[in-house]
Amino acid sequence: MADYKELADLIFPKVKKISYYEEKYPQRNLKEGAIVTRFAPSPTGFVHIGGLYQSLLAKKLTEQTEGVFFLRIEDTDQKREVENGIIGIVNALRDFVILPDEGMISETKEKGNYGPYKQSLRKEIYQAYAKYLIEQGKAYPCFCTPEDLDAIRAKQEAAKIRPGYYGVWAKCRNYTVEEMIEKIKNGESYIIRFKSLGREDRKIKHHDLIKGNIDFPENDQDIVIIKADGLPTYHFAHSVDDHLMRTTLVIRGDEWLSSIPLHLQLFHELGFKAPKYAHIAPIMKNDNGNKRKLSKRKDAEAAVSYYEEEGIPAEAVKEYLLNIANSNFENWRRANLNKSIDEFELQLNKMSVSRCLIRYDKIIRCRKNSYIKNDGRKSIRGSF
RNA sequence: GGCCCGUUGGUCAAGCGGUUAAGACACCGCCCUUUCACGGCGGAGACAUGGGUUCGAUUCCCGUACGGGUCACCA
Repeated sequence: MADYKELADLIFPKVKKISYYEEKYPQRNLKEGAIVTRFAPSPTGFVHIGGLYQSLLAKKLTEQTEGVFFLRIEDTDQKREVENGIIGIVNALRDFVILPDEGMISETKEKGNYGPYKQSLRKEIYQAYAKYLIEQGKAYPCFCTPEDLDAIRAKQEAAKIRPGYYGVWAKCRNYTVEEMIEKIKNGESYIIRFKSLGREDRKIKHHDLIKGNIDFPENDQDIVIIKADGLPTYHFAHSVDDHLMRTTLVIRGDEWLSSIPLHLQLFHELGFKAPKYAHIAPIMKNDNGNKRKLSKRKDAEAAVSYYEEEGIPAEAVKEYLLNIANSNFENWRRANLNKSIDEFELQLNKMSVSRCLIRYDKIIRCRKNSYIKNDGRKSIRGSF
């Protein structure tokens, strides 16, 4: 009688035991309350103002608590990757003086003891953890083809029921270990799915540092954790990386909020302590009276490079961003005209839960302030 | 459609059970200034909506409307 161990060894014969990684990346020895957080972009194009916003918040929070801010490159989707994507990100952070303590420092180089900081270089680490899940029967190979998945979806839509790979629809989870092994030996292609024990009719509680308390139904989807190319999906990479890199706080856009049940479940089933989360409202743009997210394609001002081209100094952009983050920054600035923004204390619980519109006149105001701070109340003509 | 989030003046926003509902930018008027994306004074302008709970709701609860997010071998 074959068991999960045999299946796991067949799928990932060469990977290390997870204990190796647990020892290699020990708990960080930081002072009480120190925040470890990161900026984790995909190298898919120019750096978005929203990404800069996130890194600014992350950087300030780690400075305030004597923690660690690192840069991790999430390049698990080779299809979307662009050339020189990493260096663009590194340079943007350098231009805005939001310097990571660890992580990528060029297209190929990095610093820090918790690397590699580029996900495509961590393949065997993810596989080690996927193997660990398979050994416990918490993950399994799925042999469904894209066509099978389309067919399932079509049926679900026709029946007007919730789409996805779960419960009775997750047919590959019901194969016996022998059947799975046989299929693999026959050369059938497969991916690895997480086997969810969650139930949609039960609730989980989440306390978000920005959004507050939110209840969600449990996750019951058997999501893909390792794709056909052997790389992990975002969800799996997030749990493995933020655990091994000893992240204590995840700051990300609120479009991720709905995957909280999954992420919390993944951390739990892997035996990890989940980090705290702060889901920030993205910066919006007024488009004919409607609010919409700043788009990489349509809006020049979405790119951080735009501001320099317009003659707006990095310092002013940061002032504006801080203004959006904590509305009391405005009063602080007025009372402390000559101080550096480094001295302002950012508070996550003062961040707005709803989305705000980007305002050029306000950015310009910040430009003026940053000028005044440096040169006193003089004429600003010809300054820029 | 299911799940989740949001809605205070034009915009960004304080307030979170009893307030004349702050402030900032924009706007209007006046003053200052030979010019400035400067400064000063004043002005107009808001709690999406219907029900509760309460002595009293912008604040708490439920519904409605509107906006947004998410339901991929993308992140």
